[in-house]
Amino acid sequence: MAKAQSNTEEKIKDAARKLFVEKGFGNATTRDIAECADTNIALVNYYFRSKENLFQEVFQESFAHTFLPVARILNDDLPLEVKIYKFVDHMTEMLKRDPMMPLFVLSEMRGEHSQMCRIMLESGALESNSFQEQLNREAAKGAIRAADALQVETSLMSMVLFPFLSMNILKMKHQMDDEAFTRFVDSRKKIIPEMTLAYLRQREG
Amino acid sequence: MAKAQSNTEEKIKDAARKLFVEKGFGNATTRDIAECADTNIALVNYYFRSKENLFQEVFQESFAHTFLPVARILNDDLPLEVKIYKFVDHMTEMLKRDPMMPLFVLSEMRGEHSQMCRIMLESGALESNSFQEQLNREAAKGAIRAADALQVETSLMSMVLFPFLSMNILKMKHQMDDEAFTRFVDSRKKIIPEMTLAYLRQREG
DNA sequence: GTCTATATCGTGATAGAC
DNA sequence: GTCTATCACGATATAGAC
Repeated sequence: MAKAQSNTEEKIKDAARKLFVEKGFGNATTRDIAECADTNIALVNYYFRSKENLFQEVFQESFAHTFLPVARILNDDLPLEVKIYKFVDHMTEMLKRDPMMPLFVLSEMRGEHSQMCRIMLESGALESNSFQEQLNREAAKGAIRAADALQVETSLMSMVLFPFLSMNILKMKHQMDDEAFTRFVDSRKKIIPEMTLAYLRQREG
Repeated sequence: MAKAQSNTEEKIKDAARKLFVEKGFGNATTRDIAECADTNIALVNYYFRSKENLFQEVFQESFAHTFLPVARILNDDLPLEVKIYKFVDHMTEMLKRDPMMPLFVLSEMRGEHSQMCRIMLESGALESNSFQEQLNREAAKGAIRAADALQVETSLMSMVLFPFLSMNILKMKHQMDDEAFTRFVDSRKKIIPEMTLAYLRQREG
C-alpha cells in the first residue's frame, strides 16, 4: 500500500506511549496526549477511534518488541552460565532504556478488564519449556542440583526487574541520583548471575 | 476522650482500604467506597474531608502496621541464617494475607505528587544500618564473602515480593489457581534463603 | 449523624465548518 | 486532515432538610 505515514499520527503514538507509561491508562487523559503531541483531542479520535483503541495499538508492538525478545533468551540454545549472564545483561540494558515499563505493565494488569491481559496473551506469552529441559540435562550430568525452571526464572526476573519497579522508593530512601541508580543496577549484572549459579551448583539441602 | 467509635466510620475505612488497594487511588471512586460501605457519598465527606484525606488516614496506619515491621527484621539481633529465613517466612505470610498491597504501594509512588511518598517518609523508612554491620562482622570472620547490605536486601525483597507483584500474570500464564500460587510462594520460603546464603558463602569471583 | 438534591468541574467523544 | 464548539457523562464535593 505504501501509504505515506502521517507525521501527526506518529506524534500521537509517541505522546501516548510516554504518558500511558508515566501515569497509567486511567490517569493519562486524552487532552494530555493531544497537547503533548502538539495537536487536539479531535485528531486523536480521528486517527484512533477511542482512547482504549489507542492504548491497544500502541502497546501491542511496543511491548512485544522490547520485553518479550529479552525474556525469550532463557529458551535460547546457549550454555547455562552464558545464558544467565546474557539474560541479566540484556534485560538490565533494556530496562535502563525503558525504566517505567515494568511498573506500568504490572499496574495495568490489575482487574480482569485490562486491555493488557489480551495484549500479553496475544504476544505469545506461552514459551517453550526448553529451559526446564536444559536444567534437567545439567542436573543429570551432576553439574547442578535438580531445579524447577519456573522458580529459577521467577528469581531471575525478580532480581532484575524489582529495582526498577521500586526505583522511586530506592532513590528516595537512599538519596540516589540517576547515576547512582545506574551504578546500582549495573553491579547487579554480576551479583544476580553469581547468586543464581551459586544456588544451582550447591548440593541439595 | 473515650469517644465511641462510629460504626459507619470504620465501615468506610474498611471499604476504602479494600478498594484503593484493589483499583488504585485514581480508579476507586468515592461512590464505590460509599456503596461498598453501605452508605452514601455525603457521609464519606462528612467523616473525612476529602478523598485524598481518606486515603491518607487509611494508609498511614495500614502500611506502617503491616509492611514496615517485617522489613525491620533485617535489623533485628539474630544470627544471619536465622534472620534470613525468618524475614522470608514472615514477609511471605504477610503478603499472603495482603497480596495486592505491594503493587498498590509501588503504583501509587509514580509521579512526585503522590500521597504515598509522604506516608513512606513519615513511617520511618530510614532504618539503621545494623544489617550492613552484621555482614561486615561475618565477612571479617571469614564466614561469608564481603557483601553490600543494600544489594542483599534488594535481592531478598525482590524474590519475595515479585511473585505477588506479578501474581496475575503468573496465574494466567501458568494456569495457577489460588492454591497453586500459594504452593509456589511457599516453596520459595526455602529457595530464597538457600540462594542468598549460597551466594554469601561462596568464595568471591 | 444521615440523607437528597445539586453545584461544579474534568473527562471522552462527536458534529460540523474549513 | 485539521480545528472549534459542544454534548453527555461521571467524578468530587457541598448545602440544607430531617
